[in-house]
Order: sequence, then structure tokens, then C-alpha cells
Amino acid sequence: MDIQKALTNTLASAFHDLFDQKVDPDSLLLQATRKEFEGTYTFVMFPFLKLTKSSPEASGEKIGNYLLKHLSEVSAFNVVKGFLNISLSPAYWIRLFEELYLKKEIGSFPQKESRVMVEYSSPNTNKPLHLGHLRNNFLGFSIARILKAYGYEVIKANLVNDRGIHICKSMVAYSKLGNGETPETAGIKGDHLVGKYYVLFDKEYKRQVRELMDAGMQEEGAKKAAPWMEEAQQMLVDWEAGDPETVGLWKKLNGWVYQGFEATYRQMGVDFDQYYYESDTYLLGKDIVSEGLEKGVFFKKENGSVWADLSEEGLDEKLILRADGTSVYMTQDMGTADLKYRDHQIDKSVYVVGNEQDYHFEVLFKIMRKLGRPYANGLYHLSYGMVDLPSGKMKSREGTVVDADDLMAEMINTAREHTQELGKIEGFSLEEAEALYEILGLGALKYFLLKVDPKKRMLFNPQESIEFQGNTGPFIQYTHARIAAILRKAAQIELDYSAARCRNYLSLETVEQSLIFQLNDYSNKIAAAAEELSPALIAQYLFDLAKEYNRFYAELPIFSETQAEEQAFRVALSAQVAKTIKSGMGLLGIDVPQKM
RNA sequence: GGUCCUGUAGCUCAACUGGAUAGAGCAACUGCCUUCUAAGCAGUAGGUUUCAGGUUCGAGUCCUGACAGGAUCACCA
Repeated sequence: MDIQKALTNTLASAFHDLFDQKVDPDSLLLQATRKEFEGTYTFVMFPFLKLTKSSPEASGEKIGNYLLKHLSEVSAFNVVKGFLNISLSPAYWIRLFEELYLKKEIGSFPQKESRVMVEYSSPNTNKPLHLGHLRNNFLGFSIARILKAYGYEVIKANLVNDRGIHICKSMVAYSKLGNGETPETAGIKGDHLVGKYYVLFDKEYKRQVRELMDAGMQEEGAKKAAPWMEEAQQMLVDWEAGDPETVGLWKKLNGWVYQGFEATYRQMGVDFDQYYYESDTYLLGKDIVSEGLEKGVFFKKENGSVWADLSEEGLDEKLILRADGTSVYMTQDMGTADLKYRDHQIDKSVYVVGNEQDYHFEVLFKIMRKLGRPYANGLYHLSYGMVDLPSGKMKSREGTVVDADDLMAEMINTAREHTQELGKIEGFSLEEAEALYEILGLGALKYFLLKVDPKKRMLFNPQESIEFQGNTGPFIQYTHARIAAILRKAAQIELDYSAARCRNYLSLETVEQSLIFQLNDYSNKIAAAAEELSPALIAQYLFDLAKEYNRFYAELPIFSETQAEEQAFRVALSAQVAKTIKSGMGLLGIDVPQKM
């Protein structure tokens, strides 16, 4: 039953019967009626006054009456200025509710014959994850779930940047100052340990640069001539040559980092189906260079470097291969794009990468299109904005990064304090209580990072950002826990709230109507979130739903002063809201508790 | 300097893609726990949507131009 379609079809025939005008039903748009007016859907008359040749009010009246006569679901209408507000009958609402209530699965779409890869996280292995990575990981994981719900087969991929000069920096510092330290002996996570040496490298390197400059060297020269930098560069060369000692050290440090990352990912609640490592893929793409030269997509300069000329597309020339024949970032990414396609025959590929790489991906996608890749039109860059601190941008060198592990631990701790303050853990075992703190702390954090439009950059204030009231994860989780309590009580008194029992309840309150409307809207939101790659739409939806439910909860009694069918319906409605919240929060990667 | 993104209440964010009197949350203030969880609900206050033009029945949304913030424009990744 698609009421919007029925309405637009009837509107079109109204134009035909009343005004002798042919109108395409698909061109007629309905919008949700604003809260302060009576009705569910609103049809705006203004664009059609030329067809009706009468005033907005008169046209609205005529069409409203026509709807009333020809569509049984329409129970009333009113016209305010040029807006025709349409009300639907209680019978319609109850029927719609029953339809939703009886569905086994909520918010699921028919399986598409289409496979999509979502690449996210993609960390460097020289330092631990920070707040920016949290936004990336939560976004990627959530988008993967949303696309899956929308019917795609989804592959979550992590392209680990495990080689390069940055790793070598940590390696140099460790070989100088490490003294055989390990995560075990140091008592810290492997990624943090390696990060420590990365910072130590930077410190010493800066000192060396300053020393050289004091001795009269220019800054640029000093930066290259600093002994540790020269060693790091040499290490990179050795690594590429496969020098056993260098590779051994590299493996050791990376192994520690992976152990650390794994713990962080587990705490974040994200996972991957496929890992790619740049140490395996960094040489890929070179054969595409020759292919591109043959096809005339690329051209060679006198010194032997290879370029793509994108000036016709409004961009400029872009380097594809260095004069010495070594590859650049773009070369690798072309190769990896092919690799992903070869491995999984994907139709779409989503790259969850920060917006500082907008230009890079614009170029990459254009090149793949020019090369005639079959998957080129399915490439998307989910470009998200940076997370700023009140002090401005996070800078690892200035020690202003917010560490991911620390932040999550802090969140869980705050949840613990807050819950204990409210005295809400009576009857909880210790394990149950700890599990709850984790659900709430991470829920607050994830919701906070996901509720904002991904492409906008956002502000994170450690002191104030994470609340447990208002538009927050815990608010929605709380709503779920409240409903769970109702369902426990219903079970306890053995209340029958089957669909058949709700059917006779026809004196719906407006809150109840609007809840049914919102429940029905869930699948539309999933579709929109999937198409726009925006979990924020789900977050916003869940907040609105929870808010509306809490209004219902405060205004209407359930177990007392109610008729049998009224009671059954309200419990069933609550159950459906809880189900939707659980499902929607699941799309955000957030758990919901039964009690809190 | 070129290109791209952003600018909405004191703060953090919405606004169904051009529709009605621009909405939430936080912070402030006022009510509501002897009924299903007060991490809640109801209310008050808070706006020249950065500015100036333009397009039309109608603009926060579209176009032009300023202004402000950010990103990017490497034989870096």
C-alpha cells in the first residue's frame, strides 16, 4: 500500500476531471504537513494555478473535495493560503501499522544484484589511532551497514599504509633508543609504543635540523641533511631492496602495531572482510601507466615522467609516474582500484577518506573513467570533514591529538560515573553494569560523531561535547530501555498485543498517528542515507522518533485507565518503536540496552 | 593567486533538495515523579539565515559579487 502514489494518482485525475488538464502523477510532489497545521500530507497549489485558472483557495477546495470523494483513506482536508492539507483516516493508520507490525524484518530491502566495497579506516602504522580516525571508522562501518540494509552485498576493506618514510622514522628512533623495549616490557599497547618512537624521532630530528642551521646551513638543506633523516631514507631504500635486517625490524614493529589496532578496533566495534597492505600494492599500477600511454590518456615528458592532462575536464596536469620510474600515490591507487575489482567484481566502491583528498579522488576517478574501466562510474569518495578541537586543528607534533583509546576509555568512565550518580544499577551484576557503561559510553561517542552531516567539519569539545541528555545516543538508548520495561511488564501480566488485537482500536491520538507515520518512514530514511552516504540522516531520524515516543509516553497511559484494544495497541506500538530504534541504532553501529 | 567546501539562536547542529510563522539539543528560567524508568515531558526566552544585488507567485536553499573560515593546488602520502 503506497498512499503517496494513490494520492498523486488521484490528484492527477482530479486535474483531469475538474480542470480538463493532463498532469503526470510523478511530477506531483507531496510534502509532510507542518506540525502547526492539521493533516499528514500537503499539496502545494501555487505551481498549478495556471492550470486551474482560479484562486489558490478555490482550487484547493475543489481538489480537496475530489480527494475526499475518490480516495477512501482521505478523511478530511483544509486549505490554508495555497496549501492543501490532507488528513488520513484512522482505519488507514491502523492498517498501515498492522502491515509494519507483521513484517518479520524491519527496514530491509530486497537483495540487489550488486556488490559494493567500502574502504575505511586505512591507518598508517607509525602511530596509534586518534579522534579523526574514530569519525572515519564509525562512518565507514555505519555506511557499510546502511548499504547492506539497502540490499547491496557489502565488502568492508581496510587498506593499511604499512610502508613508507613515516614507518622508517619510527624504526630509526627505535633502533637508536629502543634498547629492546617491547609492548610487554613497556606495559603499553604496541601501536602506542611505536607512536612513542615516532614522536622521539621528530624531536631529535628537529634538534638536528636546528643544529645544522645554527652552523649556517639553509633550512631546506638541513632538513635533508639531518643524520636521522638520512638514515630513515636509507632504511626505506634498504626496505625496498629487501634487506633482511630492515625487513625484520619493520615486521616486528608493524606486528606490535597490528596487535594494538586490533584491540582498538574491537573496542570501537568495527571489523573488516578484507585487508589490503600497501607493502603488497605499492608497485601495482605501473602496468596501467603503459596502458594509459598507449590509449593516449597519459603522456610522457622529456625527462621520462608520465602525466595525465585533465585540463579539458577543468583540472590541470597530474603526475602519474616519476622520472626515475618510481610510483606515486596516484599510481598505487589506480592499481588498487583494479585489484579491488579483480578480487571482488564490485559494482560500486566507496572510499571513506577525509576531504583534504577531494582533489586526489576527483583526479583518480576521472582517470579511471578515461581508461574505460567498467567500474569507473561506481566510484564514490565519501569525503568527510575534519574534527576540530576548540584549540583548532589536531596536530600530533604539538601534542594536541585526542587519542582514540583514551577517549573511548574516558567515555566509558563518564558513563559509569553518570549512571552510578543516578543510582540506576540496582539489580545489575558487575558484568552487566560494566557492559552497560560500555554500551552507553560508546553509544554517546558514536552518535556524537555520526549525527553531523559527514561532509561538514565538526567541533569536538572534550569538556562539553559528550552529553547524555538531549540529542544524544544515550537519550535514544534510554527510550529503548523504557520500552523494554513496558514489554517486560506486558509479558509479566501476559498481555496479548498481537496484531489482531490492535485492529479494533480506531480512536487514535495524533501522537500515535505521527508515530505510525514515522515508523513507516524508516525505510525511506535508509534509502536516503544509502543514496547520500549519510548516517546522519538515520541519526536525525532516530532522535525524532525517540522524541515523539517520549511525548507519547508522557501523555498517554498504557496499563491503567485503558480499554483492552487500546492497551494492546499501545504496547504493540511501543514494541514497534523499540524494534525500529534497535535496528536504526544498529545501522549506526550502536547497541541498545534493555535496562539503564 | 587558481580550484573546491563551509558560513543558520550565545554554543553544537537540523531544515524532506524552491514552499506556510526557519526547527532541535546544550546553556538560562518556570512547572511536572504515590501510575509503565525524571538520562524524561510541558513551557518561557533566544534569528536581518555573514553582507549586497538578481531570478519568481515564493529564496536559508538557485545565480552574480563581496567578506570570513577551512582544504587543496609537490617528481609527498
